[in-house]
Amino acid sequence: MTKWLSPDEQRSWRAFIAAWTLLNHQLNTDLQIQHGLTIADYEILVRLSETEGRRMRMSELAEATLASRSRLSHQVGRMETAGLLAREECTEDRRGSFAVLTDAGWQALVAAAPTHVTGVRANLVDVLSKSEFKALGEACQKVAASINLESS
Amino acid sequence: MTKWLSPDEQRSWRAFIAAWTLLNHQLNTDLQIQHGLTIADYEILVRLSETEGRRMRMSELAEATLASRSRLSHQVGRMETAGLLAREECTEDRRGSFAVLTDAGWQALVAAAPTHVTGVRANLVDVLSKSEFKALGEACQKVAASINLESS
DNA sequence: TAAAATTAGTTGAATTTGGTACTTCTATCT
DNA sequence: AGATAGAAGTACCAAATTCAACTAATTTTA
Repeated sequence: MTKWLSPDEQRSWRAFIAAWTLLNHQLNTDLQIQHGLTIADYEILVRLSETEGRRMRMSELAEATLASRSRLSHQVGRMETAGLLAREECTEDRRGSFAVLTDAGWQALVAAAPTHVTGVRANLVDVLSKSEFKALGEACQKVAASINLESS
Repeated sequence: MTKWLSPDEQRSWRAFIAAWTLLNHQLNTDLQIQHGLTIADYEILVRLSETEGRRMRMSELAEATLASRSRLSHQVGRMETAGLLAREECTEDRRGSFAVLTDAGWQALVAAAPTHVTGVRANLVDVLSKSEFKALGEACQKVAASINLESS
């Protein structure tokens, strides 16, 4: 027998959906309008910028950004066309390839980062008290970790 | 000058993204495999089922599900083709139209609801303590409310 | 009341995404 | 070594989403 959600649980669940959807949409349009980037683009730029040599294997990058391999492949292709990224083949494992940040990609990230971070603060971090935000983060870590465990 | 995110804030923010992305993906594939529905389908069925006469104006429905008008229009079109919904014209405002739940749509919802709710419990509600989940909900309500205010 | 502005909703083309099959290379097993 | 299984990526195709333009009805305003 299914145990249904109580009205309170229902409300919390819908709030979660709404918060994510609205926030994502907001941040995305900010980036899009001001810098011509999507959030997906931005996250890839960020991940690459954090690594040694500003490069990552495709599958690492897919995992880091929670994207399917297929999607990442398309995405990197587009960003390559846009000049933000380059592909490099991997010599140790000749099946593999790297996505590498170009100078233009780095510039784009540097330009876009303030917009993005400001948006995250204005619409998420600063809307909550320190402890509320911390609680949100901890709950989300549990949820994400639990789903990850399950699927492995 | 941009105030960057601290490592802790960064972690919380990424956890939020991860939790939502993984959860959504999980719930979506469950529904898809077991009932041939997407989450978007499901949410529309739910919203309609909650109203008097199981019908809603397109724009109400778009707002409730946080979808663009265009997207909703396509979506309803697909669901109409699938027999889950019907469109009815609105006599008070002849520009408008209603999306109405069909019997088949209702049946589909009844069949899918246990799958969905079980998934939400297993991957979200039951992973957290009561107070953690409550805190998550409240934080999200604040965030969603704040973004909604801004845009009006 | 005629014209202009707004609102509801749809449409079609272009973009993005997701699933799966495939190619190529690496690792394992006997 | 040869055969087989598995992994990395891409390519292709179908489905979903966005964007902009459009129709039609309503509301505003002058």
